[in-house]
Amino acid sequence: MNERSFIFGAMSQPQLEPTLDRRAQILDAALVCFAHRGFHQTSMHDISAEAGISVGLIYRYFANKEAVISAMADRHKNEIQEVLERARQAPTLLESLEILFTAHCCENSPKVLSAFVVDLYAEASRNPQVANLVRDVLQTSMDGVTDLIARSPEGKNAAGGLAPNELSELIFAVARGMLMRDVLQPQEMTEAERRARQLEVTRRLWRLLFKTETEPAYA
Amino acid sequence: MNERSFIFGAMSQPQLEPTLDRRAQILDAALVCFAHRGFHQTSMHDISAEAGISVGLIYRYFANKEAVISAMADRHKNEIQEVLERARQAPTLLESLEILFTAHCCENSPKVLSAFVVDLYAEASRNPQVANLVRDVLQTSMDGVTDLIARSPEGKNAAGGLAPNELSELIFAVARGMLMRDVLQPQEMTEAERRARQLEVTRRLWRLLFKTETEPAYA
Amino acid sequence: MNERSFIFGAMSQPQLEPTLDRRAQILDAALVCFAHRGFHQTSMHDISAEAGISVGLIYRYFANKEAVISAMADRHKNEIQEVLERARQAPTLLESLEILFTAHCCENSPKVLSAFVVDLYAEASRNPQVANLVRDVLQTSMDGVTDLIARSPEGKNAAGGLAPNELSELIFAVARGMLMRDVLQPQEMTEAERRARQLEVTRRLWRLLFKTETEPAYA
Amino acid sequence: MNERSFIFGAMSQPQLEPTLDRRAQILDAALVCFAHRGFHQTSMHDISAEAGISVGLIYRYFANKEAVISAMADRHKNEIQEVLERARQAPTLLESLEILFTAHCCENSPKVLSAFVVDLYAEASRNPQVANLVRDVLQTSMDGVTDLIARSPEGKNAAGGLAPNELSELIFAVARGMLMRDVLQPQEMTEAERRARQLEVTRRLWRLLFKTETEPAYA
DNA sequence: AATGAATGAGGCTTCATTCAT
DNA sequence: CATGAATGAAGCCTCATTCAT
Repeated sequence: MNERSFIFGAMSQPQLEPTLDRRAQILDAALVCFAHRGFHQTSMHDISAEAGISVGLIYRYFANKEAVISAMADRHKNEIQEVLERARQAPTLLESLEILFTAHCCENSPKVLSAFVVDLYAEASRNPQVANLVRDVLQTSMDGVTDLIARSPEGKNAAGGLAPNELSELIFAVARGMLMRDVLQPQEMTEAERRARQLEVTRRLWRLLFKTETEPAYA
Repeated sequence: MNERSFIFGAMSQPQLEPTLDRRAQILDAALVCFAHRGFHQTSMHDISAEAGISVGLIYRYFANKEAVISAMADRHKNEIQEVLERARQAPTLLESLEILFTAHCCENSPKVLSAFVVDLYAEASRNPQVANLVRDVLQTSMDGVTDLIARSPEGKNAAGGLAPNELSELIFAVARGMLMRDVLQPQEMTEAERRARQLEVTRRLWRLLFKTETEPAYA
Repeated sequence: MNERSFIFGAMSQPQLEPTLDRRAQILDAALVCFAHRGFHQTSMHDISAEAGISVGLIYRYFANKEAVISAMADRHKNEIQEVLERARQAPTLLESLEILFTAHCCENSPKVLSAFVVDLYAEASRNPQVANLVRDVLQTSMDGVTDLIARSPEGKNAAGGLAPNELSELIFAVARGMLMRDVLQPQEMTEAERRARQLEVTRRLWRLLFKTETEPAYA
Repeated sequence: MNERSFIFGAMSQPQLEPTLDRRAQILDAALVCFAHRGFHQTSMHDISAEAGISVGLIYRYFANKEAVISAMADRHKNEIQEVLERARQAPTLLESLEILFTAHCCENSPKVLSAFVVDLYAEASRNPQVANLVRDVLQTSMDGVTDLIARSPEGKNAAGGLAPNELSELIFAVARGMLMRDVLQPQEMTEAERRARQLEVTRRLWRLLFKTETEPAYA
């Protein structure tokens, strides 16, 4: 009921865009809170304070707290798919893997935070809706990587005679396992250090899986 | 140490045990609740109801809810160490790994449940006390496995030229990653099915890490 | 179940005395707790711990917590009457007043503690039974002092032409007022300092009330 | 300071006041409850019911129950200072004392209730923060009365050769003592009766302290 | 006589959600 | 669109009291 809504009241586009912005703003704030405190210890007030808006406003964009969590899971899905897309466009398989393994610690705006992801899995274990979402992300990603492997030259002749989908499964298990370990790291660790460690493991894994003994290992 | 305990000396053990039993009973109930609902959505009433006792009684054995969580983490630590001990006594490295990878889904009394462990890591990301405990468990376990590998014949000549501690790190990453995936599985999956899948991954990993190309792979 | 009750178990007098001892023991403990924490912030457990007995045992001697408070009030009444008796036997009026004004801070075993008395009045304002008791103590005491004044030489010719009962009323008002102030004193103040201050006020009051201007003031 | 407050500038006061009103409303309700039941037997529900609001709302204005008690003590301080101010403006010393001695029983809106004040002292004996507040009120008030006495004609030549601060100390002791006695009075006593009794004691005290023998006592 | 484990009602506090403005 | 005051259910925890031993 302020002048803004009076002036632009009839126009459709400004109504849509701010809505998306607001949702994003709220989700950004929620992510920070969720990563710091976990889903169920984060209050709606925490989120509103972090977003710099009022509590009531959140309810204009989300039906309830549950919906915020679901939306977060959904957005996480999209972000994982963006990472996958970038991985897909990398020139070599190793570089693809590097992108996948460092996605959660090296983004400019870190929208994939390990503590959040671990919480997401914990939530998935009781919330079937979240479970479906996470399972879906995982399956899509694994299929994508399976495909990457199948297309890459190294993938044809992998160690242990493993098929691309088996390799993909292993790679994702390691990625999840590293992420899980990440939450144990002291906060003092810098982004650069986290990234370095992730890269090291990635290369070690790559060497293991795709550098057959007959070829000399340069890396 | 008064005459009563002298006279009823033989009954003194039941005097001591009930306290330990109660704690165990409460922790058993808490584990069920925590695995189903997560730490922070489990109410003290939930635990007391699951244990079949009153709420107040929990507070005779634990200072507060936080203390129940810590005690759970502590008990988890001991149970992991028992698993590690069993793994250490297995005749071959492969069997050791099988024990490690199936500990959480195949126990007679399932005290290590994947949902609980994921929640434990989530909690560790915000509760330094829990983080220390979990880190400690992890380090001890990894050191144990590093040792196992170093002693085993396969360990000397592992794939990728990886050192025992690097192999151990990879193995535990995969184990954590599989556990994390486990929470996404539908509840309908039987213990046997979970176990089968874990064993399959274990063998695949073992083959990959320890079956060098020069030897023919039978498994 | 100790040897004493075993040996004297059948004898009637030891059965009675321990009961009185127990009650006294419990009330002693209760006083300490009440003075430190107040009636309603003191738990039965606090009392039992201070008395070095079990919680259940208190209920063998007192119907409930309320009964402990009432018994405390009742014992307070008796102790005040003992103080009054001692005051009555003092050689001079001044010494009588000194006994009255220092009763709460100078006992060997301090059974009349200012914080407890203030709490007792607070309780009296809502518990009619306690109010009756306290009123009764007060009336008896004031009557006693009125009598003391009437008998003493100074009392005949008091300042302001006040009657003995009016003087007594004033004296008790001052005594209560000083006691009330006492609870504000820092804990660091020693018994000796408290006593000294009380004596100073007592003498000042005595001089005021009973030293008429025509006589020279020696004290 | 946003445009809204610019546009509705005239309505900004009602925005501020409600908060103050709420606090006052809650404190008013708390006073009634505290006077009836004491601090620690008054539940937050009692206060909310007395105030006609929900329990949760209290927590928007006070951090916790302790904060309500502290705020009550603080408001008491201010009210005592207002009483002192009125006493200071009275034409004679006797009238000043009458105001001081009847403040707690004769107000139109009785915000200084004897039971509450006794509870406040009881609380002060254990809560250092409250103790400081009460001590502060007392000291300020006593200093004010010392000053009043020093300025008044009667004060120069008081009975017993007492200095103004000694007289003030005595006066406040009596006032506290009378207040303490007040809680013993049956509820049936009317305000007028309480007032009459307080006035009688005040005059008696005044006559005693300030009517020297040489002058004829008219009052 | 004595213990202390056990109960469960009740108190304090938080927080998701609503709604008047 | 936006605020934040208001609600009340629910969670954590304490404690008076009971009772089997």
